[in-house]
Amino acid sequence: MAEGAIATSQSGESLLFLTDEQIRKGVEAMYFAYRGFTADPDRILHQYGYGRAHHRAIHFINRSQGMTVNNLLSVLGVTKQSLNRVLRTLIEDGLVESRIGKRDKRERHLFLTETGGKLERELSGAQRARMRAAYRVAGPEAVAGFRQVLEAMMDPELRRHFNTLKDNEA
Amino acid sequence: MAEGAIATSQSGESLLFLTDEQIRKGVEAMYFAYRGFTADPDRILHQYGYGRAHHRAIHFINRSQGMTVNNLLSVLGVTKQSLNRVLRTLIEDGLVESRIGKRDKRERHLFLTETGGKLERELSGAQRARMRAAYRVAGPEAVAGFRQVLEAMMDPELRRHFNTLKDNEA
DNA sequence: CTTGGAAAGTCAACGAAGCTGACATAAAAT
DNA sequence: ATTTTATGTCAGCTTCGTTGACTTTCCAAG
Repeated sequence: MAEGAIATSQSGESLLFLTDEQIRKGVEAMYFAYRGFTADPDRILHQYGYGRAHHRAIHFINRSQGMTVNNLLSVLGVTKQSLNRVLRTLIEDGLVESRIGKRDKRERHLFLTETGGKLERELSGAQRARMRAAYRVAGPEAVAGFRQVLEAMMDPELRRHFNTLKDNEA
Repeated sequence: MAEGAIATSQSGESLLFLTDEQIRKGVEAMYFAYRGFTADPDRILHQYGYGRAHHRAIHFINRSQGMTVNNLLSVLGVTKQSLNRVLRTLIEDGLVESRIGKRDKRERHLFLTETGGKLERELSGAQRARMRAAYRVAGPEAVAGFRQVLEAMMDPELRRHFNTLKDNEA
């Protein structure tokens, strides 16, 4: 259990960052930071009567316009019943458009409408503002480290999704 | 909105890490990493019929044995009714002990029992294992950056709580 | 000593967002 | 023609958050 207790490698190099105490602080930092991370969008969403689930759907639909329901399902890792409830309200409210596939007519391709795009920009604007502020404070090298640790922490399947999104970069 | 678009400072230094695209990837990394972060404890908790809320209570009670309910409430940022439901089951199941305060008998001081401590070690063991693995892969400098960005991302009040916990170090 | 207010607990009701299971439909694939 | 896939929907359940109302206990100030 207390694997990092000795915290010294064979080469004598200090491994203080692998101490149980250090790791525990990392865990707590992750917990508190995530609450900050979601705080701003949550406030905005609440004004519109939406929740975090709507944000996630909006985010990924915006990220990959035209993605199918199944696609979104596997990125989000929820059941179709759960996603459907969210998606239905977004479609009813005119934020998301669901177009029947041309090649495969069973598929529905999801797009943000003008209104949907507006909300997306409002949400991601707030979230990015906080992230940008944190990045600025911490500096480029810290950001690189931040990203490295986060990637290493993901489940392999989620990392796959993450990297697929990365490939979408222009 | 697209504040980082130009991504060049007055000094000509590249600020690529502040690009909207970079920030967005940070947001997504945070989202996917947090899912990994909670995955292992969630599996264990489910076996015992508990949820994430129980984990949080157990974690912070362990971290500061003897803390009051009000204290825990303000760290967790939930309502007492919500916490009470969780706490009641933990007390009923013999994982947590609630002792009436000596100085102020209105206060309840919370402690993990032997059984509670066992579950705490099982949960944090799993969570720390993942965190440790990620730390090892990323290396000490990345870890330092990781922590810097996370701290900068917290709400001031949460950062206060985080730092208070830090002060508890031996 | 009495009274006001803080700390804690309880009951009820509700909402968001997960889940499972069962079933329907259309279209693609075999 | 049959099976599989993609999607949607209904019903019901669970966790965990919320608000509001109320009680009990107890400290502390008047």
